[in-house]
Amino acid sequence: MTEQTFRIAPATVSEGDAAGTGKCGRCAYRALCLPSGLSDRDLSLVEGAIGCRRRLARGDALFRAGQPFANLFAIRFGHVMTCRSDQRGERYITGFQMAGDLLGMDAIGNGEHASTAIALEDSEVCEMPYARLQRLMAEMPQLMEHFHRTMSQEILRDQSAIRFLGILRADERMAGLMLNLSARYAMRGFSPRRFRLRMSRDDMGRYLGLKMETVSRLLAQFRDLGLIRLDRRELEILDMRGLEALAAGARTEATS
Amino acid sequence: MTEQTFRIAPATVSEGDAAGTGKCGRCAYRALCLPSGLSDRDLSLVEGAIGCRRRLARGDALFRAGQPFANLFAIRFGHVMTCRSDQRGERYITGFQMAGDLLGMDAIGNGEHASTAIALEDSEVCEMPYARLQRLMAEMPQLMEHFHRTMSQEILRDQSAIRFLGILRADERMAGLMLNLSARYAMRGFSPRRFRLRMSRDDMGRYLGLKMETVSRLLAQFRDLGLIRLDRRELEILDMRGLEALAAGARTEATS
DNA sequence: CGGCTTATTGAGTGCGTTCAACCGGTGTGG
DNA sequence: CCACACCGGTTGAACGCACTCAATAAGCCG
Repeated sequence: MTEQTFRIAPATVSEGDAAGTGKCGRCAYRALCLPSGLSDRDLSLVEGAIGCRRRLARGDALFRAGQPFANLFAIRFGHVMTCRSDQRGERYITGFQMAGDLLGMDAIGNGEHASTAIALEDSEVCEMPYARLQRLMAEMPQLMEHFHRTMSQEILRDQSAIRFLGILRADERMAGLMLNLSARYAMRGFSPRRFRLRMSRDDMGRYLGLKMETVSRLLAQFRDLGLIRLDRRELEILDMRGLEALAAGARTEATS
Repeated sequence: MTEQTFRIAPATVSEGDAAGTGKCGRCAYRALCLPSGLSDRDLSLVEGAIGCRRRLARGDALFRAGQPFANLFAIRFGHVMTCRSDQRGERYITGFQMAGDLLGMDAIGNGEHASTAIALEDSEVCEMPYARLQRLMAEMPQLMEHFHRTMSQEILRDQSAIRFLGILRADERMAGLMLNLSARYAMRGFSPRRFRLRMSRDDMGRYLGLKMETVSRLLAQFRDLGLIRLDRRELEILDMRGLEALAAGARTEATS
């Protein structure tokens, strides 16, 4: 999850915009869901295939592991996380999603959702019936190609997570997460230096393969090193270079 | 990578069979690459889209990270592993592939291969030009659907790896790998109890997020517990239940 | 044979965990 | 209104798992 190379126009949009308009053609995150250079006719075809929008309150489940798969979802605004539990009931988090991100692709393979998607705050999603999407893709090769790319990028993201967990130290993982979120906010036109952590320390830990206590200690350490300022969940990155150096493997003497 | 739920007919094939025939219709691993219930006409269309076959000697690279993406590959026989390196040059292995497995899907997103595929022994693959495949999918919804499922399963596999690395102890990961290989050989009609480990201890370590020394110690421990018999790379599983118990979290007193 | 790669085993260290106490904000009921 | 509990988070002390460093062994190939 280190890099996320969606090429979205660096729009400076407020959260309200994306939700309000109702048509894909005007959606700020169109570049994520749809291929570029779609004709007006194709665009309206796609709009016709999109189902209803769904609002989620904080804590609501968009779908749960084991439920039959029918729809893909695109986040219009808000934040969602996807998590899974193994046999023992041990929970782990496979990703944090924000506006423009797609959800549900891991369910196509077996026809049922493998993970549970929980809203981290009040959010809204586009519901896209997969069957309809499929029919559309057969007619619109561009759309099919775009969809394949999106799935492939999901694979890349998961493989990056494997690197995270497999070979990085705890502080490198933590720095990597901060930078990942920062970059994704930047791509969406928000500040890469100041943002709110929507997830709990425990959620971060379950994502990074660390215990909550370790997450807390690392954040305190980053604060003491002057890398970040942190008030509850409000984060400000003070030394981006320093964080990058840390994520790249520099030891504690990393002030760049 | 715990579960791998390809539903392949439990054919009892020798390795020679798959390679010899030359037509998809007769390939023992057809159920992996192609949707079931394809008409003869569709089948020959698919066969026409498949490019040449390529032989790999042990150690050869099928493709390397950074190379432009053009083809997907299906393994006809042999074993391949996919690995990546991060900025520092730290290598990690994202998967071990065997006959019937598909390679290259992580390259669709960015148009270039993200990982390097190395043959672990002399192998042969089908080269499938992605562009042709795409055109075919537009005409054959079944094929498209099958392809989506395959990609989705790759996502599931990677997410299982995240669990592996994120929340499992070293011995649980090791046991999980043994069982994963075992199950995959069983699906292909080979013995689930006796098989050859095609990869080095170091490769296993880079896959499991462990050091080679740890892998070696764990294998010795499994041997001493009577779970396996091991002669160089020849593995025999003596106590499947015990291994499963270990993978499920039982502590050392796991003899089931 | 010597030189190489791959694997095994030992001893000691350190990172992240575990267990536990404590803190601060928020909500709730008396 | 305060007392209380509760949840999320912080911090401390000690433990243990997997790593590091290092020596040795076992195949393999020239």
